[in-house]
Amino acid sequence: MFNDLDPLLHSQLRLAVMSLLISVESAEFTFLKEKTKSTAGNLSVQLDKLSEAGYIQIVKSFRGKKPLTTCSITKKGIKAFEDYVNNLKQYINK
Amino acid sequence: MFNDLDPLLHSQLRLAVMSLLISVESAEFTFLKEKTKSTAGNLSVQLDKLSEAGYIQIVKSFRGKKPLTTCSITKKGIKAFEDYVNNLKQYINK
DNA sequence: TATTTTGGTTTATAACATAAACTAGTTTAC
DNA sequence: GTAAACTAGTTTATGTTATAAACCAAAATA
Repeated sequence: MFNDLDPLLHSQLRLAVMSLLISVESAEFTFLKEKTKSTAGNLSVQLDKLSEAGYIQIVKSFRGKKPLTTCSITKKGIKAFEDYVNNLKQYINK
Repeated sequence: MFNDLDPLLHSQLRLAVMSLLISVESAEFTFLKEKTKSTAGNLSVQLDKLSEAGYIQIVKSFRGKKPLTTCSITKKGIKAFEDYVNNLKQYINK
């Protein structure tokens, strides 16, 4: 009846990040921060978790002299997101 | 872009309970426990939270000599659930 | 009458989300 | 050129949450 919801995705901020990443090739930290209206600290922590789960890839580089953090969703992440959405439907489609 | 998700509903067990209650007139504690496969303790706590938020009504009575806890969703609960579902769609409909 | 079961509640703990504080360097204003 | 403010984050601390474990009272069962 109710499949478990991946706890890694069942978090407002991480879900918003995945939602953004699924429709773009990659996104910068500041872009994600703006779109999700999160604090940098919170975003940093949640990106790490998604990265450690293998759901996203994080590449650190420099743009000019400033640090640049770029994120992209992985195949595993896409699969996890799709599964999450499918499972969620059991809960919200009365 | 991303509306906040009601934290009271953004919980697997509470969401499952609301999902069940929205399509029935009322449901017993044991029914909810079975359907959600939760432990009694966890369910008890989460029902209290939904009740305190005014999302459900809890009526305690006896069936024969045994205690009976019956739950039903309130208008406020229906509204909250519908809002939650609508907001959630922003996250999952890329 | 001892044990198990029912129908829960209360309490303790571990995980989580978040904000606040901090770091390291860059740009701007004086 | 140096102080102040800004950028782009990370780390740490704290409060909240979810969950399991322990508990309770009564009833049913062996």
